[in-house]
Amino acid sequence: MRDTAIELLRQHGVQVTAQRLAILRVVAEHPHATADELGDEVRSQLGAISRQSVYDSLGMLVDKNLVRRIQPAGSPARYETRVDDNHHHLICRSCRTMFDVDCATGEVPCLTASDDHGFEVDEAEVIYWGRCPTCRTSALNATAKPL
Amino acid sequence: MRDTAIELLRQHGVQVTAQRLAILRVVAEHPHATADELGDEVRSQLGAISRQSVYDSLGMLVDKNLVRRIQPAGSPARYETRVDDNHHHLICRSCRTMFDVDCATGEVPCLTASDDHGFEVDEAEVIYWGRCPTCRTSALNATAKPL
DNA sequence: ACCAATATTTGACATTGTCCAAACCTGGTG
DNA sequence: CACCAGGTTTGGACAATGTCAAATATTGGT
Repeated sequence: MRDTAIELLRQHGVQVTAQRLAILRVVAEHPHATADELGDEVRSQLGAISRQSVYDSLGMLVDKNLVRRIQPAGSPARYETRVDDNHHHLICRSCRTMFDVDCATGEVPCLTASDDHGFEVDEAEVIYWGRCPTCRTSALNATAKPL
Repeated sequence: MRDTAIELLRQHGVQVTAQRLAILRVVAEHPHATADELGDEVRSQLGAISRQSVYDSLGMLVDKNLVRRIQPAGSPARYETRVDDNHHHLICRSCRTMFDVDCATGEVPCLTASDDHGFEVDEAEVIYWGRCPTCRTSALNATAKPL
């Protein structure tokens, strides 16, 4: 796994550094984590990494299509290693928990706009918004307000 | 139009203020504008409005479902008055221009997740990402870099 | 071991949005 | 019409997320 990560970076023509390997690893270990969470996790493993390096590494990985960035409304950007499989996301409006949802049609893009205005469309991003089981029940019990 | 806006606010049980009317008006006049752009526009019409009032008014209007908030990745939130018609958006990766796209199926939500994880899903948000005609041609001519 | 290119760090800064308390309006009542 | 309670607006500070730029350090090839 370590070796393949090194290979992966070499194949994409970028230098191999401890920071990049660590970021790649923690993104795989913690799907849907934010940049700050990933930085904290790397820090607990490596000892230190600058915030800028977290952003630089993630940016490079996203550019090379080794990592996918998701930016749901009202959340900082989140990252995952599931790439090129065209899956979607299901997010709770209350607690922002995020689940992967496989694409029903399986093609990329899995939907076509009814009128593409001359665009060259490369992705149809789908986010299902709702309320997770936990928040549904706690809302009923405690009359909690939506977020 | 002015009167109906006043009616609209009254019907929703909120006070009618110059700021709210102005925000409602400029959102209708400038679909897909950001909070700051809307604030500037109101300022040029009313003379002044605080940033906080722009956010408060927009927040209230979104809560009352009189205005819809869209938060695409890499952009500040944008607002529009087309509400409850379940349309989607087509956004250019280069210039962030946004177009409305009618929903192909017409139902709300217009898609169902393949596995809803027990969620109560109320919306399927769809964003088509691509490159608009202008950016496509200028990219060819000028070897412009993507954003 | 050395060197040029690339990465990382550090600190400042930009943008978007929120919190709070004081001043101000709105709309209902006497 | 004047008054008042409660909702609104304002101004200033602050928080979170992300970016820029210059100095330093590391990588990988020779």
